[in-house]
Amino acid sequence: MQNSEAMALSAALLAVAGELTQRINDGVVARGFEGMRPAHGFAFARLAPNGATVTDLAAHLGVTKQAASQLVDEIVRKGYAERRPHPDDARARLVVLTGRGWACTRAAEEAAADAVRAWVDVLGEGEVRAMLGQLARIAPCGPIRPTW
Amino acid sequence: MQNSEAMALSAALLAVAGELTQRINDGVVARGFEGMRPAHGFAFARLAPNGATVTDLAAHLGVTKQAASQLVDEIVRKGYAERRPHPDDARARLVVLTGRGWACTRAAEEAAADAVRAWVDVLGEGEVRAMLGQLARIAPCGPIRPTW
DNA sequence: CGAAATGGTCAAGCAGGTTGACCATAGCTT
DNA sequence: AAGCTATGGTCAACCTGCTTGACCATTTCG
Repeated sequence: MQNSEAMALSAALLAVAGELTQRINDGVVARGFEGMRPAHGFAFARLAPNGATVTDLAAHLGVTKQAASQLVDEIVRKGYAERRPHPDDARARLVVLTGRGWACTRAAEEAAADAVRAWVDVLGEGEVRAMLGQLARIAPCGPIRPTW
Repeated sequence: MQNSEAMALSAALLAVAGELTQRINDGVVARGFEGMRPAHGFAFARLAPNGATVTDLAAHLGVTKQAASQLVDEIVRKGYAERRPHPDDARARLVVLTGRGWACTRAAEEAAADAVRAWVDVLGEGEVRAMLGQLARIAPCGPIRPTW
């Protein structure tokens, strides 16, 4: 495979990823969750199952724990999450989503589904599902790094 | 297609895009082009063919022209580009890549090819090429927005 | 028990972006 | 040709998100 093809693939992938991010965020905001940024969505993805500590979150986002702590301050102040004492470790604090945080997460899922539906209209459901399979096999396990 | 599938697809796509960005940038730096950030790569992609004005670049990157001008200052200072008078418009200045700028662009292509090769090892060339075709059909035409 | 490691926060600084103001040149309308 | 408006570009001030560095509380291990 030629360098130019690799570059074309990279450009297309990054363009699609950028637009997807934009669409999800726009969709979330349009559903009434103002002041949300894409980084919040990545945080929610980590918090959603069972909550997480600030340090966990920092590792997941690929930033310092101070930055993660600031981000938690923000989503707590806006009512999307709260800090609870950690059941097993008196040093740590477990950050969990509030009801509003869950609602926002569902809004993000809906927005993502809308964006994907647009792809299904162009490619058909089979190809989109195939793409999911392919991407899942090459997706890294490490931290989600929105670093660009 | 369910919301959860759409979310999984989105997460995989963003994870792959994030890692690709990281790998390309690391590869560029490893090839001797220090101090480069992913945003520079997006700028080079626009400058490469025939140069561009600061305003063009700003539209392409989705930032203000002041921000684009600062970025041009930086790549000029580092020797990757230069500002030349615009042939048709005395107000405008055409930003073009220098030899070093072209070398950096080629390094980025090589790094991208390395990253794609890793995918070919997992998926096979056919599926990677199929992915290119699919992505090309859903890629937006608007500005590349690394906004997240 | 005491030393080192870990979870978390506070404070200061930096980097990259934004808004606002401004100048020079183009282009259009008379 | 004259004048108004639009466009390309830069300078300056500010804002936001993240980093580094210092520090305290608690846990873990020798």
